[in-house]
Amino acid sequence: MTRTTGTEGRPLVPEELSDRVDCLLSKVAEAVRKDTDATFASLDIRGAHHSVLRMLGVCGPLAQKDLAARLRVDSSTIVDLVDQLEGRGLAERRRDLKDRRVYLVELTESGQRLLAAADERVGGLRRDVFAALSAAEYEQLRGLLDKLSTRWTTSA
Amino acid sequence: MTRTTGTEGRPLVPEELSDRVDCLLSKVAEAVRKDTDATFASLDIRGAHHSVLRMLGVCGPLAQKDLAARLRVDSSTIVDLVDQLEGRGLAERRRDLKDRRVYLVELTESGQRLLAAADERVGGLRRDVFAALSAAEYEQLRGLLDKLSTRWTTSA
DNA sequence: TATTGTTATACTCTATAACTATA
DNA sequence: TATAGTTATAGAGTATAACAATA
Repeated sequence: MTRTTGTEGRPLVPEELSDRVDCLLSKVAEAVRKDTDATFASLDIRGAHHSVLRMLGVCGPLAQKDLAARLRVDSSTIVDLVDQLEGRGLAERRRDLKDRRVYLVELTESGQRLLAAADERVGGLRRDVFAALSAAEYEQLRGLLDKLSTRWTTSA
Repeated sequence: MTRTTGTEGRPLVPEELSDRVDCLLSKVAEAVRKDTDATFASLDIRGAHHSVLRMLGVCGPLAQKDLAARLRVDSSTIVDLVDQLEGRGLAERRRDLKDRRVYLVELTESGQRLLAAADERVGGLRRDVFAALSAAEYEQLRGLLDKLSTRWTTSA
């Protein structure tokens, strides 16, 4: 006798929780994050690293505090990420001569090359991970999430 | 001289990463999860606990493995949640007489009452956390996430 | 004093591997 | 051998608090 496993109910979030959109949101977000990390994996970085590389590439040398504020993460989170990038020679810390408490972080040439390579894969995310959505639906999703996000947007 | 912090750029995800919808998705999902936990906090449970209570309330006594499969989480994740619910007298484990490897988990009367109280707060989530979205937009979001989720849906 | 960066800690979510009791 | 449950560990995300160096 085979016990019923309950696995046949296929939706990512079970019908019993269909009124809990937060569940659907977190399950989808987690799955997307993993696929995103997989997209960058052959470059030996994760999505979070690409975010840092991109920010440094666009906004030039930044203090870690600025980097954290711009990426909307805690300063302590940045330390590990920059450690990892620096360990691989993709970014460098150097003292700010005007304020020696500050470490300015900037991309190395190697980091700039990796950023360019990583940027090329972003299109793949749209194509593969979000393949189920048409262009219009994709923009709809972005718009809805953006609208929703105003609730937690820094007002200062 | 005041250093530029970069905090004035208010969107939850910075413009430099506007092509990374996965970032927006995970930031929003995390924020929603916290607000959801806050919604249930006065009942001294988190959203995850409500999910378990609901599943037990709707599907009756379940083996932990079934519970895990239905909630789409790992069996090891269930252990802690059931431990916590059992510790508060909201659920009980009892041996399955037909297969003594199995613990059947079921709600206590206290658990049923708490489930009812928690269910009443779900509407508040829709009203408060998703306040920025109209009814139509809310359903649109649900539909888009659902469409997207088919990518990771268990096909077996 | 206040700020930058660092470290340690903690708490969420997730899952894998190894162990036990049982089948 | 295979399965149910448990435990330990680990990796992703988040953040807070304390500390050294510097302003």
